Amino acid sequence: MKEKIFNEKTIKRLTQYHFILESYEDKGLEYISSPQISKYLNIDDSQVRKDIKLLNSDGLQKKGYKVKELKKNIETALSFKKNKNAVIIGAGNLGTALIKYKDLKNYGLNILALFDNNPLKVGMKLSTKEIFSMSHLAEFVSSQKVEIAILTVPREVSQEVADFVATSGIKCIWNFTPSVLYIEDKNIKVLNENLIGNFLAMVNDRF
Amino acid sequence: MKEKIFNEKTIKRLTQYHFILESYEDKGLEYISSPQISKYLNIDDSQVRKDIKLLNSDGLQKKGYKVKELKKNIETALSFKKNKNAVIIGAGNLGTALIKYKDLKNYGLNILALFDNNPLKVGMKLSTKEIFSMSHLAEFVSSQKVEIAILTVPREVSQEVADFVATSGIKCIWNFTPSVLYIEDKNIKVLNENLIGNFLAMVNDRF
DNA sequence: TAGATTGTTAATCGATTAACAATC
DNA sequence: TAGATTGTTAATCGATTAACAATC
Repeated sequence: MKEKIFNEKTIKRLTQYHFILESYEDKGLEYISSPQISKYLNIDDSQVRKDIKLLNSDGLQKKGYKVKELKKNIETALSFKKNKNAVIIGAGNLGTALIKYKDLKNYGLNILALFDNNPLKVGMKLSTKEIFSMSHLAEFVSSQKVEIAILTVPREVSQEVADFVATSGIKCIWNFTPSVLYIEDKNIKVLNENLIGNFLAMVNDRF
Repeated sequence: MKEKIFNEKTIKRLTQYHFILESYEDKGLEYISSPQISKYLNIDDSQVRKDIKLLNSDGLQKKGYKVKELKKNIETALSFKKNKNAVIIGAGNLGTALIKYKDLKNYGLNILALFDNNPLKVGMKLSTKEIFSMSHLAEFVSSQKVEIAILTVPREVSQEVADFVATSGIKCIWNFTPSVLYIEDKNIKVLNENLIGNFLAMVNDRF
């Protein structure tokens, strides 16, 4: 249970190496080199070798790294296989999309249910996952050992809903609304997914 | 048309300042200070002042910045109001969610249509937006002046689809699939939205 | 061998934070 | 005034890149 903790940037890069390795595996390639990986991500090849060394993976001179082995090492290091239980707060379009987004499951995100305050939605099922009333959240979190709340409510109510969610016993809040949440309790980790900022950064030098 | 170009990190922060300003406006507050903004984002308050100075916004001693004015200045600097035409490639769950995600429109993303190769989907409409066959992409891109392709296809085909999309005249590809795209044409900007990496970075020190 | 690659240290670069005078 | 804040420069920190010996 005492795994090595990597810094955030390293984790994000390792995840992308894993994506690349998956495509190499699909193509039936046995080896991959650090310059090859670095070209996908526009980073230096020495960065790639450093990151990989953190996993205690070894490469082979002239060949590079074994695709299957490196892929497995990343999976172990980032514990893809360890299930992390989550619920979605807000059964709108985005919540509905995420519940059906099977790729997340492969990386350890185990979404158990949705929560919504709309009485017309409560009791319905979305691809085997039930929609519950918000009033049952705390009970569900403790009985099902839920650690992550994925927030997909309208922007206007995101802070208010987050304040409520923060009292439920959750460990992390993954915020998909265009807002920056402020949570008093510093034991709760907040990830403000800034899709709009990423988008604006992409287009800023093009328009 | 010759706007100042900000670096990517600055743009992402300014976008989040805008989110915070929106909530201040909702609450009817007239002023906001740099330490207040910095607490939302766990950054230094001098960073906030520097970013704001880039916009040529001025603050007031003892009070901070005028909420409405600063908000407007960010909007102008990042050209939220300038429409950027886009299409979604892949009319699955995520594509469907994004087409209905109205917040994006407020920040200048103007999604015109969806494209999919499934004959059962082609011709259908999703909230006023038509689903076209992929074979019509290049024609649509040039006639409608589309500059952004949002990729929401299955991971297995993402590179192959991206290669095809790259020939259509598009300027940017916003990749939502768990893959890292490699596009030869360096005039095309690729944004690999790394949701899974962000998620793994959030939970890594908690599990 | 020649050439390509790893592993690793040193150098550089850029981003963030600290500090503080000026101001109201 | 005292206290809070801006604006800005200098210092620090950390991340990235350069360089190269060792290796196959």
